[in-house]
Amino acid sequence: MENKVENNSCPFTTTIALIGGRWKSIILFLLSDHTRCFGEIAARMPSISRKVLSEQLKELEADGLIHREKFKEIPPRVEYSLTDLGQSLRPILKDLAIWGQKMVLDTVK
Amino acid sequence: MENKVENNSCPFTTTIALIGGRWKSIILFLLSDHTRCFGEIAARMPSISRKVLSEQLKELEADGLIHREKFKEIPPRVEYSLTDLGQSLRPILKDLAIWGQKMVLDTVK
DNA sequence: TCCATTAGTCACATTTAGGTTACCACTATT
DNA sequence: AATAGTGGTAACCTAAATGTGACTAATGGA
Repeated sequence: MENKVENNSCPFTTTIALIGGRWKSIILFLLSDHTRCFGEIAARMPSISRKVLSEQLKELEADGLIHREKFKEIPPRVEYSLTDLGQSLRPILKDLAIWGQKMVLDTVK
Repeated sequence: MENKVENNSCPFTTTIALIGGRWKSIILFLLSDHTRCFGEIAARMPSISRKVLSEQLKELEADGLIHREKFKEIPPRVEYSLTDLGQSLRPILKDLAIWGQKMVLDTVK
């Protein structure tokens, strides 16, 4: 949150800094109607490495978009979910997905 | 358009490939209610280099989001505008901007 | 003659994002 | 004593994105 937002006042730069990149929008979308643990997210995103997934989750948490809850169990379990701020992105994520879906369909035709 | 869309079927990957990155959403937004020439865009985006601006415009054109029209004048003039596909992004761009704007305001407070 | 102007390009350097592989802690189960 | 299962981390590497500064063509005007 801190650095990414404060040093600029362009709303696009701000938004893209928080949800841009190859993976963040997908992660947020996966969490948009379920709390999920690390392994579940990884299973639904076969092409992201665990390292990068871990990094992205950390950034999303630092930016206040997702919440991380670690349970003291063996084997360990960690649940990720959207914060209120993250929830506020849901309509935008949906529109991005719809737009992309149309592109895919039009291209195939 | 071609490569970026065809090799995957994830709508987020598609959309982010076309409008992600630090500059593309800003460029599209600047064109969303005006046709503008290269220098005008550059003037409104002081922190992008001319080289990168030129590259981004080429990609946006190749992806079918913007239209480029070169006039045979001296000094040369080139006008950029949104295509219909580009226009279809306007509501999304607006929402991204509004969301980012809120972030900036909340952070300053 | 020389400068200004527009819309770039070229060669090069640097920064950032993302990827690969191996490894760890902790406990239950076999 | 070895293995499985979860959620990671560390060291290292590559490719993509972005930046810098110099340069160009073509012509009108001082």
